[in-house]
Amino acid sequence: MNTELSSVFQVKAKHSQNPPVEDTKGGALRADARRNRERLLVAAHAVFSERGADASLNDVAKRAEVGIGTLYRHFESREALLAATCDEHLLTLAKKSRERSEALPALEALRLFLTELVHSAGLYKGLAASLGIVLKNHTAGCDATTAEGQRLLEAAQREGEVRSDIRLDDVVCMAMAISLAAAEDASDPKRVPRLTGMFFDGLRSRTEPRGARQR
Amino acid sequence: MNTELSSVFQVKAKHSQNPPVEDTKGGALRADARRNRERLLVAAHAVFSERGADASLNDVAKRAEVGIGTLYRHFESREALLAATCDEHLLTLAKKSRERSEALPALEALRLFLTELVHSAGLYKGLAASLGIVLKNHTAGCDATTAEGQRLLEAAQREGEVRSDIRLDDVVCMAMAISLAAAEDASDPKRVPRLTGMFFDGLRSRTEPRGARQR
DNA sequence: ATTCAACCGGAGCAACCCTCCGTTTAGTAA
DNA sequence: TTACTAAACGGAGGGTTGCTCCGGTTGAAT
Repeated sequence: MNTELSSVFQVKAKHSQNPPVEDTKGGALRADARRNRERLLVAAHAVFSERGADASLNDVAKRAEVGIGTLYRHFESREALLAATCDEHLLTLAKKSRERSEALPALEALRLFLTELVHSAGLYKGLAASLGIVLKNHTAGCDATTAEGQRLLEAAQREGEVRSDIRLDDVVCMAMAISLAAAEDASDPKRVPRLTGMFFDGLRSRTEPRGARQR
Repeated sequence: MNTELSSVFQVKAKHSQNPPVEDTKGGALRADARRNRERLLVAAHAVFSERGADASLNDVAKRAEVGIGTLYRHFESREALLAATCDEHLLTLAKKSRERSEALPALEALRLFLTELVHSAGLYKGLAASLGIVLKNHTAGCDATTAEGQRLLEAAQREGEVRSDIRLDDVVCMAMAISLAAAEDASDPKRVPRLTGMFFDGLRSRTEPRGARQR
């Protein structure tokens, strides 16, 4: 029936059986389980790449040569699968950001972070729409990028470069919007940088930053 | 199969039969057709209100006590139905905006327009995700709000208050993002005004507006 | 070798979308 | 009134997808 929920954002509360599977955590998986999990990730990446983030999960299972039940046992929702599939990507995103941020002004580091987040949202067609939920899965990559984003945001705020009332969610929301817009109309290649710049300016404090020097 | 398309934004290219039905245009409809169309609109509003914008269209037809075929004959897609359902709302939105804009600075008028657009995107749960497509349906209301938005945007740009490279689509995209974010996490009631303010600041020129007086 | 918890697989049910086409009806002309 | 036809109706049905359930299989520990 499903009389409520429907927004792109909502997390569906389903699944009740199935022993936890440990998944993300240590190597407590049986050999066959681990093998299947890996096949699923590879297949998911392939299918999502060519059909978009809302491709049929049956297709993913088929491509992995695994039963659909196995898929759902390992990943309790499409978003969880997406998160796992993007995990590596997000992990390196966070790492790279952390590295370069040492030699960069806080504001610039944050801008680059946003830019890459936008880019990541376009990894699979249609991924942008669920980026918010995906990032909330506590995967290594998701947690890392979330933490990194939070760190950069706070740094920029501490320096007075960014409004103090902004939350990380707001930044993610911006990334989603930009990526969504880009997907809507790919005919204008300058749209992404334009929107990125525009939204980013919205973040900035309207008062002088701590270090003076404002346009 | 459907090997491509999937983004929330994409318009599905379907339907080929069915005489045009005139729908939007003058009273060329047969009496029973007009009656059914009206019932469908009422039913759609009810169903969308309680189940969200992605409720089952079968339910809509059922509630209207009409065959599903009749629904599709009158509205060739979910978005078309949504557009028709919101038509009145959008029409008065445009009209009110036009009226009050005469006594307001261009920038302020645009800000109010954006605020109301955000609000409209929340009319039905999940509507925000398709607001972009919906507005592209050439309904009286959609055309009116689009025109009004364009008018306000250009006015603000002419006065040098808003970046000249912004397009109306960008503004709509902002509205979607904000409304989406609001739906994601309703626990923070100040989020909408915060995001609106933030995004709106992004629109603004960084150079002095024509009439001097900045900030 | 035995045992059993963990794991697998896919049949199957429930929804949904959208089309197709036989039937009904509104409106009109005779 | 009647007869006629284009317009409109309705819903069965084919095609997808999501997700669950449970009988069977297997890894690995003893």
